[in-house]
Amino acid sequence: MRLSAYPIQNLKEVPADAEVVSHQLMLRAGLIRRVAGGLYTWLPMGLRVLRKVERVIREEMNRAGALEILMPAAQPAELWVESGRWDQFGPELLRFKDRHDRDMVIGPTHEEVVTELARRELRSYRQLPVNFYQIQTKFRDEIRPRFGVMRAREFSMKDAYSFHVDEASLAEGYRAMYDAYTAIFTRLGLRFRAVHADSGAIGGSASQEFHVLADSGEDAIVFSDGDDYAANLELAEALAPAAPRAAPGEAKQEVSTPRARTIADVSKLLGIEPARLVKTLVVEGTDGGLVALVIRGDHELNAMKAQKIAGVARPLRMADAARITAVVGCEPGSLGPVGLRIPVIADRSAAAVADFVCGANRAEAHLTGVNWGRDLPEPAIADLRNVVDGDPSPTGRGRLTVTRGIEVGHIFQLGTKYSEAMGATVQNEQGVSIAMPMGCYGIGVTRVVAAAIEQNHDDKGIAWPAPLAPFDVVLVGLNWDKSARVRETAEALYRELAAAGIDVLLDDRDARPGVKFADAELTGIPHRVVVSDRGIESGRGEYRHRRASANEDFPMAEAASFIRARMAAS
RNA sequence: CGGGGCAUAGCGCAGUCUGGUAGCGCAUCUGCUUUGGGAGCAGAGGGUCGGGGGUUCAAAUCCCUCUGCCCCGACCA
Repeated sequence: MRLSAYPIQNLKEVPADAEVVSHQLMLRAGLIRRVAGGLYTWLPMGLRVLRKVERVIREEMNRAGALEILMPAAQPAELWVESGRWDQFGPELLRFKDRHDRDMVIGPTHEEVVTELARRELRSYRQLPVNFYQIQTKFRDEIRPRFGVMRAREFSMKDAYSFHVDEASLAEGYRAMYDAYTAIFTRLGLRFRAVHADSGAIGGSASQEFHVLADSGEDAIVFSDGDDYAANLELAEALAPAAPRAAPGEAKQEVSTPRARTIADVSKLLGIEPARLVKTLVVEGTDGGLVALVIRGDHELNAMKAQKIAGVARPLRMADAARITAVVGCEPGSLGPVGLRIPVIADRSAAAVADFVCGANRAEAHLTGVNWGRDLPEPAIADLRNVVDGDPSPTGRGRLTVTRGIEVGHIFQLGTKYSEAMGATVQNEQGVSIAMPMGCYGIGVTRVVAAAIEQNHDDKGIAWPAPLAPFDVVLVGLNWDKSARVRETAEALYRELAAAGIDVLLDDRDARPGVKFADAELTGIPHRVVVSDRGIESGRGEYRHRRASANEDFPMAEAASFIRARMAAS
């Protein structure tokens, strides 16, 4: 491609409404343009990147034996009624009526359609296992689209669905997808981790998320330095405290704590570290009552874990202050487990503290020297908290680290939820009709592009991993309009590289060198070659990798082989 | 959907408090000069000041209302 014939301009200034770097750089480097909230047009430069991601995904999916199909974005509501999701899905599902007044949806995902395909086409276990995938546009009417393409309403996703005769085959298919995903993100040159995830309401036995590691990531992920334990924060557990609780050493005592409501206030006032404090969170229960959850002062409640506990309302709802005052008789800031008349569930580490400090259930007062079993009944014990850096791994080997990630892939063992609801059955070897266990496997294709930028940029712009770059090489001709030698040399090299199958961008604009260099860096093309009068006179070309800080020169006569060698080396 | 902020040229912003016929930088167009790190000079084009309503002799500016966008909280690739 020639830049002189390319109409999209790079932006010198950062658009005001873009918050995260990937969004800013995608706008500045002309990869995307916003059409409306959460809706984007992909410009030529951006689309090239998207296509490169897709190509790697296709190759690895095909290698894993998956079969590519293409399902419609618009889907009839009947399928969603059949699966039960017409009612389960919230406003995120975009619904509309066609001209015949039939209910329709724009697919946020394709379990229904693919299961409908499977029940028509698959009759015998001999046709199994099978994995259908597509790369297609999804629509989710997100409450708050943000971060550009990272959380858009319309986005491109690779979704795959596998069908099996039994759970063992499903586990095998799942494993194959795990391997395929690992190959895909490795080939794309991204630093990533697979972590165990909550399989949530969808059910099924296993689920893992693939995260691109980036400090700006929205998700917290946890891994161990002692083995390969890795999970997202929602699911991650720490090893339960093993040592028996210390014997009570102090007498229970009420102390005045005026104006101290938060853990930090109380800790500072009493000179006691937050780990010896206990905080009491009151949530709504399933029977319309309230439940008290007790965790250590230095820990945070994990909503996903809490709402799994019998008697706790799902989804988790914090009781409002008025309700707490009515039932307990004090403000939320003064709550403590002593003398509470609602069920008390303590986190494992909160239950392991002796001589702790807690609210007195009276305004401006706390209790010190409190001990489970002596001053109040032993609590029910559960895992209620988020793990923190340094917690022991649940496997007993190593310590946990919490880090940030961007979720770009998710693999699931779905089980028979959809195949049962929709009657997708086959006859097994015994001639018995069984609902097919299913797996589903997604990659956010457009999100991969944004995540790659989050992970690979500097103050000058994007620094694409080679497999994602829109072009492999940018040829920068200096003094283009004046120097016939530069034009001839650059054009010849351009044709030679293009003929060799290299994606090469020719900067043949009549622009000053600074402009061309700045644009090359912003766009993030890995290899840059400068053609100038100065170089031509000495028979040398000038080369620089996007991540390098110095130039390198090479004999112009061997330009093509030199560039190919540099490409192979990076 | 709750809380906060913003809306003025393609982009970034000033002007709004204190009403008086719309401005700066970048980008664009023309000419000349310049050409190894986002050039200089001279000139030019480009605006229903987000929409609607109101107050006023007069509204970007004051009032009401609607819409859109961004940020912070519950969903997900």
